Amino acid sequence: MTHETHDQPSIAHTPDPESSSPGQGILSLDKAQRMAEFFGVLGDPNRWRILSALAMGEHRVRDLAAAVEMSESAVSHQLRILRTMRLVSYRKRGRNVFYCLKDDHIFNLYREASEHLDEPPEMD
Amino acid sequence: MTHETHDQPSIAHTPDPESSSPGQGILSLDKAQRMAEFFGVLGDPNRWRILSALAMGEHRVRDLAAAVEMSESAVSHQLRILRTMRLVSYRKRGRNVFYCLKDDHIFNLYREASEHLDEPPEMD
DNA sequence: GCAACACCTGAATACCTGTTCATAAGTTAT
DNA sequence: ATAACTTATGAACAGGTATTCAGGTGTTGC
Repeated sequence: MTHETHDQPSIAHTPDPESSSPGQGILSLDKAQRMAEFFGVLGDPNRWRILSALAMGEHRVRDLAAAVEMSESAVSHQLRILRTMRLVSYRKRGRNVFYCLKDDHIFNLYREASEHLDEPPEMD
Repeated sequence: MTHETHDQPSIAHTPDPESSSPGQGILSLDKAQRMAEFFGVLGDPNRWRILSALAMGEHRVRDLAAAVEMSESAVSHQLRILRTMRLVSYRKRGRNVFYCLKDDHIFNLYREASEHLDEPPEMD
């Protein structure tokens, strides 16, 4: 085992009591599943375009669709997914529905990913 | 206190010169695509289990496979994807190949997602 | 050399995902 | 009430993805 005696508060730790794994520090199937579901939602370019539009302020579904150049139906489907993951919230006003980003987590995730992607190729 | 009409280097801004969009601040198709590709890699539970194993220190492919209870072939395929996204690096030692996490971005992403997922249901 | 070992790769298959299309539900205006 | 409008939803289809299986490369040890 070549791991230092340092207590890093991260993945290697399993605070979940429900872990059914060997208990080595590997993510439980359940936690891994939830992680994957969450990041999977961010694994679609159109959802990022929708989120980036909402980052500018709240939008109606219709305007959103126009902005990202998608059908309203497709946008509505995607918004449902984003709602499920609590990435967006909405308020109804008459026959319109205004969506907006729910919290700042998405900003941090964007920034972190962006930094990673902007790193030099570091030729192999 | 989040953001107003300030120049925040975030989603709403498009520093990419190649943007073919209306220029409203929506992510360019290219940037959105790269974001999606990156997060898509994190959209698989088994890859998270591999990453969490590597968070404990470097592992051979074989041991990794045993740890996450996958076939060596499947793990090798996944490692290739993780390598492509520069999430892991490796060193060859004889007939063994030791993999480890490349940088700390994955830790921050994990933490951010975990915080988000741990937020209260906030009943609608 | 030859066999065992560790890892990688390509093709095939089963599964999941996102869009479109048609339709329904709810709201506003005439 | 009827028509126009905005959004939501379900089924179906196309495209993408992860695994398995079979085979390949390179290394260690007899």
